[in-house]
Amino acid sequence: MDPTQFFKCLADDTRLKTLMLIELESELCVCELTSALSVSQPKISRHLALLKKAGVLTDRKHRQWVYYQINPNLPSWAKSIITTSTDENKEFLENNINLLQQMGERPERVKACCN
Amino acid sequence: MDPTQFFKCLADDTRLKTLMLIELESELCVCELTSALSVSQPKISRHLALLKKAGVLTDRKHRQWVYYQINPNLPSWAKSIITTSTDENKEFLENNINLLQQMGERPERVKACCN
DNA sequence: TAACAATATACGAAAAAGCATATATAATAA
DNA sequence: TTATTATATATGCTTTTTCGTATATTGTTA
Repeated sequence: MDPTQFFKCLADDTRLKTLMLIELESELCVCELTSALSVSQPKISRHLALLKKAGVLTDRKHRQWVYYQINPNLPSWAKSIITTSTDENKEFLENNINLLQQMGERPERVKACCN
Repeated sequence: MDPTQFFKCLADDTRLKTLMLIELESELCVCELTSALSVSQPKISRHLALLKKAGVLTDRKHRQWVYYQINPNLPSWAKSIITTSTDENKEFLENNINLLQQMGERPERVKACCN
């Protein structure tokens, strides 16, 4: 993981908040991110594709949803940067967490056992 | 310090290496960075001005040189991100550290007592 | 099968970032 | 004072990034 490329992934409001929300929630699907961030579906999809291509996120499909999570193989320094900035900037996400909680009809979480 | 703005500061090769080198050396002047990074003087100056404006670096002038250092008032999460990424990516800087050490006529370090 | 819902991708336009070159400023040396 | 060295800034150009809109794809439901 090239450090400059990694930081480019974090250097956009949509992408940074996406990563922080996923860090907090373990995983989120595209429609949940669309609600939490108040952005269009193609916009979030494009950013998710970029983060996946860079190796920062991985995805899994279940029924009609695609769930994204932090790549478990991310180098530990990169992982710890995401953790630190999330933990120490809660107010940065306050509004987005509210939007996520207010969202109706969130897809049921189906755990790994049922994939 | 806005998290997105902070990461934008790190999302460029010249700026990231500048910050890492300063982190390692405590402070560096413009001409040292020009040598270590093999970039033009206006280029490094522009990036330094940006980092200073964002509050990531501070400078002090002594004789004809301007020395830049990490802003001591940087929030601790931001400071720790610079530290972590520097410590865990030494190979990223290898070539630049060599260039710095090979540089002739580096200005004598004059400590705070003599400012 | 047809209609629908969730997600992904393509395309062109707009905005932002980065750069080289020329020039300005400020301190020092002659 | 003039010349020199270190650094900063302005300008115009090029490249990169971001985005809205339209459309494609895939799984689900009727």
